[in-house]
Amino acid sequence: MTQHPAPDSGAPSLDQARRQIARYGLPADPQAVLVAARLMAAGARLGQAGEVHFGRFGLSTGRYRLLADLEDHGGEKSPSQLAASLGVSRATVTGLVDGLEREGLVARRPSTEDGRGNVVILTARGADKLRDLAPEHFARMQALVGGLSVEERATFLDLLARVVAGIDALTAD
Amino acid sequence: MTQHPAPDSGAPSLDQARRQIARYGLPADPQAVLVAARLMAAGARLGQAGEVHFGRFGLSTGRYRLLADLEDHGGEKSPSQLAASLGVSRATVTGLVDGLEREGLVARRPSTEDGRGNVVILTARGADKLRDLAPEHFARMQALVGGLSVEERATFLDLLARVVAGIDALTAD
DNA sequence: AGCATCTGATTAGGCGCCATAGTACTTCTC
DNA sequence: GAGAAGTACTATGGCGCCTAATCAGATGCT
Repeated sequence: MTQHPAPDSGAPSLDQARRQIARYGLPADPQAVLVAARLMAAGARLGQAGEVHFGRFGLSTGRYRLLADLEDHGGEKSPSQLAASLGVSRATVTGLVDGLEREGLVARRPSTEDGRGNVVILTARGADKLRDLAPEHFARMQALVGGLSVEERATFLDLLARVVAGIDALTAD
Repeated sequence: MTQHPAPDSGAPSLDQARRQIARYGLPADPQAVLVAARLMAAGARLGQAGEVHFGRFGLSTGRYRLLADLEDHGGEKSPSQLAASLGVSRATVTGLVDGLEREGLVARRPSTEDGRGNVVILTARGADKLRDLAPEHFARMQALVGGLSVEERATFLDLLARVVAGIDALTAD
């Protein structure tokens, strides 16, 4: 087995935030910085956990998202459309489709409308895969937020959306 | 006409969640699943944004975290300790230190206490780097959660912590 | 028709995160 | 002193994502 990281490794403390801010005499609010840092740490942990979760089914986060998006659109979509709805580049979609095609979960067919285009279709095996993993997948997804009540989840959803809107602040300019 | 032309790529909708659950007649709560899915999408976006943010200073998320952790411990720490407090493997720390050492932000010294061990130290250049990026870094971190009031941030912090506790549910077993 | 251009998809290469497995070496313990 | 355990590094590999360059079909303009 691998060594399991210490209990709460990676999660910064309020004191750490305070110290860092104080060190340079900055006008930042420690609480705000703490929330932001915790959020980023949580995001990282979540990303890794997601990879583990999907790895259980022989998939990855990106591959699952592509598969699910395909299923949600009648099992047929062009790479460009996939790139747009997944929010990644077309090159990334090519890579994801390559992997999924290798495992027979998806197939490429020439587009009937556009000679240079493709259509990615969900194969029977791909649909089976989604059906098989669905019970466990959704149960675990639900368990992830199981520590919150319905009202709390609604609140969380709202706050999260507003934070997501603030992501631009990290990237802007 | 339909309401969502889907400009917000990557963020799943409640309808999608409902459809996916209904498709297999599962007992999952769409709202819970939606919150979980949004959370994971947010985590992914945050991770990328963080990489962009730190890239601005010629760093990456992992490298910054290592540097900051070092600074917070008097500028000296062993790779094993770093691995533990960052929550990554020792091999990963080796890689991060390699990169930072190449840029002169950090240096390796043989441990005086343990002949087989190293100590990673923060160089003057490394300390300068941290000081230089601090104002912008903290300002942006604060801006990230700027859309929330102080009370909301406190609430968010609490809810986030409880969700983080639920991450194990994704990985467990 | 002929040529420029736009668009779809892919390739090549890069960087990021991380993990495992194996090796070398030191230290500690019996 | 011999073996166990710990430290660190190397090598390899996976995944995610990106940009830039390329090829091929579609379209538009004259």
